[in-house]
Formats: sequence, structure tokens, C-alpha cells
Amino acid sequence: MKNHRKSPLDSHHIDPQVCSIDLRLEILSKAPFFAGLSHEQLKEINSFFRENGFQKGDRIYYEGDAASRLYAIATGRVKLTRHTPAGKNILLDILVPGEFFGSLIPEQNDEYPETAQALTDACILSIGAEAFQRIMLLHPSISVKVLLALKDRLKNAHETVRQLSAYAVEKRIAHTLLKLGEKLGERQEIGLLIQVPLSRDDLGDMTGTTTETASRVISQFQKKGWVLTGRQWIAITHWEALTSLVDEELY
Amino acid sequence: MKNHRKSPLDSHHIDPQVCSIDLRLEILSKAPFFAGLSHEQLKEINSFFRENGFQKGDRIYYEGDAASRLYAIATGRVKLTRHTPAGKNILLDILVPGEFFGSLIPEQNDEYPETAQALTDACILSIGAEAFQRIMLLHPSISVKVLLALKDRLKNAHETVRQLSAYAVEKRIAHTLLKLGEKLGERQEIGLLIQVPLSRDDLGDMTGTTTETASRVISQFQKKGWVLTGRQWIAITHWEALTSLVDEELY
DNA sequence: CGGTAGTTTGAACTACGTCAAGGGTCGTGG
DNA sequence: CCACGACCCTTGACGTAGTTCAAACTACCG
Repeated sequence: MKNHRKSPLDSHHIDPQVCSIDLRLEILSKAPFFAGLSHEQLKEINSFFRENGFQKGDRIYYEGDAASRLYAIATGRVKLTRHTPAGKNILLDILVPGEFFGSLIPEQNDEYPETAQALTDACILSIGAEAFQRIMLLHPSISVKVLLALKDRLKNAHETVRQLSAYAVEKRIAHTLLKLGEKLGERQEIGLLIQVPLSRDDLGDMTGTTTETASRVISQFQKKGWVLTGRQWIAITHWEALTSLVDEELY
Repeated sequence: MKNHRKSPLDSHHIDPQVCSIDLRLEILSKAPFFAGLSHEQLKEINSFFRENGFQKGDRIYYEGDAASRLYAIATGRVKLTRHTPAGKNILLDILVPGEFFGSLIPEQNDEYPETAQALTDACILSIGAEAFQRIMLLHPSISVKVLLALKDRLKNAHETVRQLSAYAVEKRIAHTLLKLGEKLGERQEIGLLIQVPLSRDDLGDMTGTTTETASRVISQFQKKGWVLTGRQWIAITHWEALTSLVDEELY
């Protein structure tokens, strides 16, 4: 029953200081809101972005910092968290290349409402909020795309509210694993591996519970053969079992 | 200790079928995203809207309906809810005149993610999602305003997630009362009256708890002299007590 | 004035948090 | 390359906040 295998996660050891120009253009063109722009336009927009490398664990910005820039992930994973004075963390989202975060629009005295931290070494593009606003005013189709993305995030946030309000921990964790599997899953021999370093603590912070409870639930899942897991990684081995747990109407 | 006063809520008995043209223009001009448009432009935009009256309790649309229109409140209050198969409700937001809801952007096979229900008799303006998108493409400044509004809602939703994840029921209810007080509060002799019919059930649905627990907590608050309450109404009588309960760091 | 719908309170139960201790994995430095 | 220390994970025992079920009470409407 022991599973002390080495972590199956890709290390993706990039030189964090370098995003090749090709990569930048590719990232920008893949970002949902620049879809449909010409190569010329993309190149011009690209010139407004600057890039920064971050190492695993680095904070990109802190909750409460003056909000001035919009960020987009070129490579790596970023997590967004909020905190409580009592020291509890809330993990709001895990973002992948092509996704954006930070300040979409310049506002007076605006603060970042969350902290952004690199979960892996990461290359991050960023642009001043004013510059981005100028781009949006110039290309109205972009704002519509941004709107769609925001609408989607709002829907997700509301779904999280529903989960926290109405479902027991076991279901919330199963649901979260499935969502992570869809977004970050990578098919491997061991199962659908969630490609991001994810501790029990993180999982607890995503589902509004404690490290210990998250650990107990995951242990149960593993005993039942639904997941395979180790230090900072999880793979889903029995997708249907998790979905049927989530969908069953019983309390 | 008895408080069986008549409900102090305004009844606002409007004829739900009528929004005067002046009212419509005023509503639209007050809506954050049309701020700064000329009277001419407003009039033109106004022509795209149609109006409908709803009586207290009427559903405007249901979660899962095909999403096709954007709504704006002229008069009255609207609540947005989600549901679970087990029958539990989640109250996501209470909206007031000038606020919008529904479908911001037309998308293939899009469904409303929540149910919209009139909390009072209400006059609601609405516009087809395609028409609104055309307006946004024509007036890029509008999309930026819409973006700001969405960003604000996302922040609120994340705050709700934080509340549900990290705070005990008592604090969540106190916090919710304060937010409601800010948004819907009306200074009266009895205190800051929350101007909307709000049952214990609703309050439970807003804070992820049950009717009974909401009732118990509110009873405590009333015993301590922090609120005055009756059937479907609450007034805050001791604002500072609630804020200090919310802010204290103890668990 | 009677009925419906909202509110209150009690008592029993339970999911989950808390506290505590022990074991495994990984990276770092010798 | 090995060994140490830091960090992560697991499991147990216990306490309690909040749910559930049930019953009585009260405001409001027709």
C-alpha cells in the first residue's frame, strides 16, 4: 500500500530570466483576448509588455500593494491567495500560461485584492494598466474578450461559493480535484496527473478546510483506489468514482 | 423585550407595468457604464431597451435558461440565487436600481448561471445581448465601465469565499449585515433599517448556514441590543459592536 | 378571524477543527 | 554521495460549532 514514489511532476527547469521573443508572441496570440489580431498588431502590443522571471515561491505582488500592472503567464504556474488576520490562507485560483491576473484597469488608489505567488519557476509578462486600457479603447474587440474571461471567473467564484455553502468537505475536495484535473491534468501511466506542486495545505486552502482534514480525505480516496498521491502531487486514477461522489444527491 | 412592531419597510407600491420615460433615462444615465454619454446617445441607447413589470416573488429568469438578455433595474430589488439538487439555496447578491444582471455578452449555448427573482415589485429594463455588444463595440468607453463593474463583483465574490472559508457563522452574519447596511441601509428612528424584505432564510442563504442558525444568531444580536428586528426586516442599532465583532482577531 | 408563512427554541447528533505526536521525502551542505 | 534538517504528510483522541428534526409561537394577509 505504500506509495513513496518520487514526484512524477515535470520540473520544467527553464531559465527564469529568458522568454524568447517567439515564445512571447506565441503566448500573446494564445491569450484569449488577442485572438483574431493580425501579426502586426500583436507585434505592436507585444512591445508594451515587459518580462520578468520568478523562482518557485517568489511573490509577484502582495495583497494590498498599489495595483498598477496587468500580468500574463508565459511559462509556469501562479497561485492567487487571500489571507485573514488570523493567518488562514484562501487559495482562490491556480493559473497557467496564457492566463492573466493583476490590474485590468487603472483606478485611483486601487490595491491588488489578492497575493500572486509563483508555484513553479515562471516567466511573467506584464503591462502597465494604463497602456492596456489604451489598447482596449483602440481595439474594442479586446475588451469584449476580456469581459468574457471575467464573466467566466465570476461564474467560477460563484460556483466556489456554492460549494462552500452547500457541500461537505469530501464533496468539495472531490470537486476541486476534478476541476484541477480538467485544467492541469496530464495523462500518464499512473493516471491523470495534476501538473502542479500541490500540498495538502494548498488543497485545504482551496476547499475551506484544514491540512489535516484534507489529508484524511485524500487518504480515504487513495484507500478506495480513486487517486494516487505523494508529497505535493496527486493523480486521479478513477475519474468516474469522483464524479459520482460529487453528483450523488445524498447529503 | 418584545418587538412585535409592524414592518417598517417602505412598501413602494408602484404600478409595476409603468416606467416613465424620464425614469428610464434617469436610470440609464445613473447606470455606471453609461456615465459620460451625451443626452443624445443615451436616448438612442434607451430605444433599444424594453421594460417589464414584475411582482414581488416573480422570477425574471431561471438558472439554466438560455441566456439572451441583459437586465437593468429601474425600480425595486432583485435577488440572484443558485441552487443545489438537494434543495439548498445560495443567495449570491441583492441588486438595487441602476445595477445590471443577466447576459452581458452573447455566447453560443450560454445559460444563466443563476436565478433572478424580484424581492419587491420591480420595473426592469432589458436589452438583447447582441444589441448590447454592438453598443459596446461602438462606444469602447462603455466596455471599460462594464469591466470595472465586473471586476468589483469578482472582488466581492472572492470576499464571500474568504468569509465562508475562514470565519464562523456569527462573524459572517455580522459582516453580511454591515454590507447590507451600507448598500441598502436607511437611517430611521429605530436605527439603520435594511430596506429590503429579508427573511432569516435569506440571511442563511447568504451566509452559508441554516434558517435556524441565522435565527439564533440574530436573536443573540438583538438580546445584546445590536439590532432591532421583526418578520422580514432588520435594523442595525449598534454599528460599532458589529464592526468590532467582525474585526476581532480571535477565532 | 382564520390560515399561511416566517420565526423561535430545544435537544440530540455529527462533521470537522484542534492539538499533539510520529514518520516520510527532499534538498542542501559537507 | 551520504546524512542531516526542514518540510510535508498521516493518524489519533477529543471538543464543539453548527445541522437536523420537531414543535410551538406570532406577524401579516385576505
